[in-house]
Amino acid sequence: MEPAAAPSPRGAGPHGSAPDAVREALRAAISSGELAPGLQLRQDELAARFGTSRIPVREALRQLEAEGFVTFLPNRGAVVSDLSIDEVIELLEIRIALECHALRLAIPAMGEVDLEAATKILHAYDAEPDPARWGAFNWKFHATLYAPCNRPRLLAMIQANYGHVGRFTRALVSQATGKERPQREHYRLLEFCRDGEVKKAVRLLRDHIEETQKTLRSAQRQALRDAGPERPA
Amino acid sequence: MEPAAAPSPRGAGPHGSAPDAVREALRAAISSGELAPGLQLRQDELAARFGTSRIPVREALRQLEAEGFVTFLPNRGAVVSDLSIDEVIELLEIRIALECHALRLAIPAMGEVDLEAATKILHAYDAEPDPARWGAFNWKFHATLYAPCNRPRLLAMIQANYGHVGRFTRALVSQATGKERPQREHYRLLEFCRDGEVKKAVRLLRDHIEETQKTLRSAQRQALRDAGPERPA
DNA sequence: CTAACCTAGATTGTATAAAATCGATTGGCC
DNA sequence: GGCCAATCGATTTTATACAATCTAGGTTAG
Repeated sequence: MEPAAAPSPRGAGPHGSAPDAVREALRAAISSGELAPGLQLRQDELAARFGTSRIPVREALRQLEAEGFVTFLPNRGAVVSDLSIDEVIELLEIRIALECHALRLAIPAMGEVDLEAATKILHAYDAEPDPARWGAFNWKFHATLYAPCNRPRLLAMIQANYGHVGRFTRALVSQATGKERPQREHYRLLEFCRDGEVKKAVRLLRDHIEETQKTLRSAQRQALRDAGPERPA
Repeated sequence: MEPAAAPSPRGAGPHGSAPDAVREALRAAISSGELAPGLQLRQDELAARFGTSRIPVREALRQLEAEGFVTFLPNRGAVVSDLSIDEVIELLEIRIALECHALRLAIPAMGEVDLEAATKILHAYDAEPDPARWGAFNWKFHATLYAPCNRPRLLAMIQANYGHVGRFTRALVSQATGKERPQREHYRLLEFCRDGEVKKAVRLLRDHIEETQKTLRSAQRQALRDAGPERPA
């Protein structure tokens, strides 16, 4: 991605104030995996990158710290947060609780417009060959399903959860699972929504997310198997 | 209010770095209701209060913004966040999802030590006459129940939820509901946990939280009734 | 040849100070 | 007397500069 923003002679960036712009850009870069976990974020460099002083950068980093995207080491600055596999699995467990709840509330409130929008997203998903973009379609589909529940805070929490989990699951899931099976489940899920089958839809959604957990767990075992022989004692 | 903290000649405060200390103190003051919603937090005042410059204050405020405790108005600084009653009810709905999940996981993992700790808290709760401190006991009891689930991120989310909701429900619930009924439910909940009655415990917990929602809704109706006549047209 | 120490460089954390912005008050005008 | 406009004041926002801390490389003693 183009590293340098426009010089931006005076505030009034596309997002408003300077720290907000830095925060949005960094969050996007971290969520997408462009900035690897453990990477240290040097303030001078970011300040130069965005054409501001270090103070807006520091404020943006503090916000991202509160959101869990970066970690401040004492007197060593900020690094991109790293999560253990166990933590990611826990976040997926939380996702199950939040999204099943959202879906339960959303289904009775869905209209034909919502179902049609979701269908279009699935068709676009089908037509996308680049695995790097599957994550975005997956998010858009799920977000469209939950939106009718009309719970702003809940939807915000779900979105934050995606931002945290995505960068660890994206690569793994696309190559381990492919898109055939998730898509089949997506279409079934949509059918259940159309028919008002709340219980079946929720159960399918839970299984759908648990599948990701299983993929992670087997990847973990595989990693242990690969690394084990290298460290005998 | 004691205006000045100790001069604190050089860093090394009790919490570590300067922004952390400011953040903790402000969060506690906001959660406890000491700082009312809508109050604007002037940076130089806080800087003087904590004996630092305004930069650590700004960083602390930005973290609190990300946590949802303060809101930045463009070029007007930070104010203590205000939540509508609908938002608080939504947060309580989320609380139901998170805590029922935590409880379900915690009950099978509970030992005698956990049950005894919870019992002691309830007894101390019984002996406490000051309604201002009931909230703390309530939190300690629930936290003790959920702790055995061994899910750090989930517990952190539950705690954050308490921090947000508490300041709006504390006063209302203590005077509307008293502590007799909640305590009765607490003891029953504890019994269900001891007996491993997961389903019954979860249902009771849900009802317990929904009771708070109902109290809020009736308070809302009451407020509308009181304010209505004043604004005929 | 190894290991510990010490110096140099770089990076973060904080304070001070200037620039931009917004709200309020006061003066003028209709 | 009421309303609009411009200036004043206060506050946030950002930039510059300094002090403290940590990492890395080289040097010297063992």
